[in-house]
Amino acid sequence: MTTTTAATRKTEILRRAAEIFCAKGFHATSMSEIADSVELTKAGLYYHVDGKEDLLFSIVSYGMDRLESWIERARVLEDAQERLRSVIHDHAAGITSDGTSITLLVDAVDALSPDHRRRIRDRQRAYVGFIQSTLCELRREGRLIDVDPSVAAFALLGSVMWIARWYRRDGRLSGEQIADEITALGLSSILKKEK
Amino acid sequence: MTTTTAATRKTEILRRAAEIFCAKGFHATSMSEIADSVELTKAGLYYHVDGKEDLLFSIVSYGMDRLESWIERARVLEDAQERLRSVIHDHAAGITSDGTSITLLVDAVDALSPDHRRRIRDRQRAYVGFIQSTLCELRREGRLIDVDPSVAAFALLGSVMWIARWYRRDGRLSGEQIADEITALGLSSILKKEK
DNA sequence: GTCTATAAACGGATAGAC
DNA sequence: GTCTATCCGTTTATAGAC
Repeated sequence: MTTTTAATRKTEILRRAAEIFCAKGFHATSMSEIADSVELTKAGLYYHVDGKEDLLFSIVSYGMDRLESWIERARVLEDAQERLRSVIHDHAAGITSDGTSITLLVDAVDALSPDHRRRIRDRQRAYVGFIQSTLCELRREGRLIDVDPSVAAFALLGSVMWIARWYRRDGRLSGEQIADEITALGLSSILKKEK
Repeated sequence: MTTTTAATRKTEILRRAAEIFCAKGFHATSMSEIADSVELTKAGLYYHVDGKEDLLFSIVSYGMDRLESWIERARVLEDAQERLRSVIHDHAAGITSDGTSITLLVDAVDALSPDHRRRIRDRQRAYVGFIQSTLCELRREGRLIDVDPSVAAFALLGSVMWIARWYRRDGRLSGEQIADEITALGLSSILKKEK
């Protein structure tokens, strides 16, 4: 029971910290603010976490876990186009349902220690690599327009990642609708026209 | 002659500050670092600038000047598709030739004072509005695929803005090549297929 | 215009009581 | 587990000499 309480306490801290880091930026956020948001003093917070950088590393590691879970879901699909559709859609929908850890994965990696930064960057490269190799497979099948697969992968990623910058939960379109539109636009951008 | 020297000095400070803000983040950069990079003491630097926030505001205002100059170049074109092509291409090429002020426009607006932030956000909204209204014009002409123009505008912007995150000056492709590819992908994503 | 020196506040982090 | 109190480095910014 004690462990359960401790586990949820830690999770709550990570969740709140992610929100504040995301809203104000990592360096602009103080440990006192995070402590306040979970109704602890600064010293009380330090009982639960090793430090500010440790807090960030936990958050972005969780963000990478999410990205990789979407790759795993896509990997089992036989058709390259469907793999791409799956991962883009899950990524887009994942940002609208909770964009904090994914956004920090982009905005705050520079604040990590060299060792932690390298470990995250390696996982990020593998993620981009999955999309690139899927595009290469589409090209071998003659379904890709005449475009550099590497640039196309970054263009797709940019349109998806950018969602975190403009999406509002109280907006006109639901997260699912936005994910569908972004996925359709992404596929439309790279595929040869059907006759 | 004195004024000329002062003007270029200020410009040099803004240029260096933009580079360091961009590389390390606004809050992670100290005024001492900026002073060092232009071979001044901290106190010497304060003779030229009013403060750190003032420095950032000057930089992002210049970034908006650049964005708006590309709108002005596009505005004179009669064909909506060509207007879109022009602004996307100029924006993409502008990031590869110097992405610092544009990147800070995205990453550091939150660090501005409320008044300065509002002024920048207003100009940003007008920029997005130009792209959205161009897409609406394409839709009226029946050339747009079935997609929400607002989402499409953000998807285009995301793929362009993201360039700053992966472009390397010593990379395989030139800035101009990347701008061409990103523009082609962007137009391909939103336009109805030709027969 | 540029310097040395310093003010004043804030940051992350820890000691030790309870 | 959580607190009060505190250490100590760093930060933005300024005063005043040259």
